[in-house]
Amino acid sequence: MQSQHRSPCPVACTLDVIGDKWTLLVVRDMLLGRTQFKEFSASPEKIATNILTDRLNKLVEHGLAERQSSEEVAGRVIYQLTPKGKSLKPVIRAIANWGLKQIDGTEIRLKSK
Amino acid sequence: MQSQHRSPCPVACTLDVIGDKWTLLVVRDMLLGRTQFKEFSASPEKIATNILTDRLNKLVEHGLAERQSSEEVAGRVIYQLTPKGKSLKPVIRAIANWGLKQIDGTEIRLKSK
DNA sequence: CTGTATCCAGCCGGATACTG
DNA sequence: CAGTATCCGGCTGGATACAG
Repeated sequence: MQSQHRSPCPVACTLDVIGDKWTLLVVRDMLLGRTQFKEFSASPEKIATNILTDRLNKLVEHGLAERQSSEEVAGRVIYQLTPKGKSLKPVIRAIANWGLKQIDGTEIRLKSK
Repeated sequence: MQSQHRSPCPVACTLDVIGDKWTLLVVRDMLLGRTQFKEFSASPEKIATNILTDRLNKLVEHGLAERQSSEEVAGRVIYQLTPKGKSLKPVIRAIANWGLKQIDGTEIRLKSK
C-alpha cells in the first residue's frame, strides 16, 4: 500500500521516508557493513533502542532493508540493505560531502568491520 | 557559536541542520527562485506558518539564507540562499533523483516564477 | 543478543486568530 | 505582506527495566 504523499514532488516524498535525524544514520552504518542491532546501537550518536527498533521496522516496511534470522544461532538477526536501500548511497555521499566542506570538526572515520 | 555535535560524522552533523521534513523543502523553493514568505507558504506541501517562521530563522542562523528587508515597500521581506545554502544543491538533486526513481507518482513540476 | 514496554518531558506541527 | 501567539494533540526520543 502506498502511503499518502504531501505532494508529487520527489524531494517531499523522499523526505517522508528519510527525513529525520536517525534513519540515514542507520543506513550509513549498513553501508559500512554493519548488520546487527548492537552494532547500530554502538554508533557514536547513541540512538535509543526504541528509536532504533522503530527505524529498522520502517526501513523494512519501505523496502530499504531486509531482516534475516539465523537458524543456527537463536536470537541472531541481521539487517541488510536491499538494492533500493543501497541506491541511497549517492544521497549519503552528497550529504557527507556537504558536511565535510561546510561544517567544522567533521571527519570520516573509517572503521568498518 | 558552534552548536554541539552528536559525533564528528559529517552525515550526522549535516542531519542536525537539514534533518527534518521541512527545511529542505524551503531550500528547494529558494533554489527555484522563490523569495517571499507567502511563496513558501503557497507550496503544495502546505507548511504551517509557525513552522515556516521557525525554519526560516534556523536557515538564517545556520548561515544558509539571508533575510533582506525592502526599504521601498514596508513589510516587504525577501529570503535568499547564501553560497553555503546554494551548495546544498547537489544534496537536493541526489534526493530528487532517488525519489523519481524509487517512489511511484513523483514528478518534477517546473513552475519557477 | 534482540528486541519490547513504559514512563515521561519536550518538541513538532496543524489550526486558528491576531498584530504591525 | 510577514509574521507572532496560542491552543493542544500527538510524536520523538532519552532512560530504564524487562522478555524471548
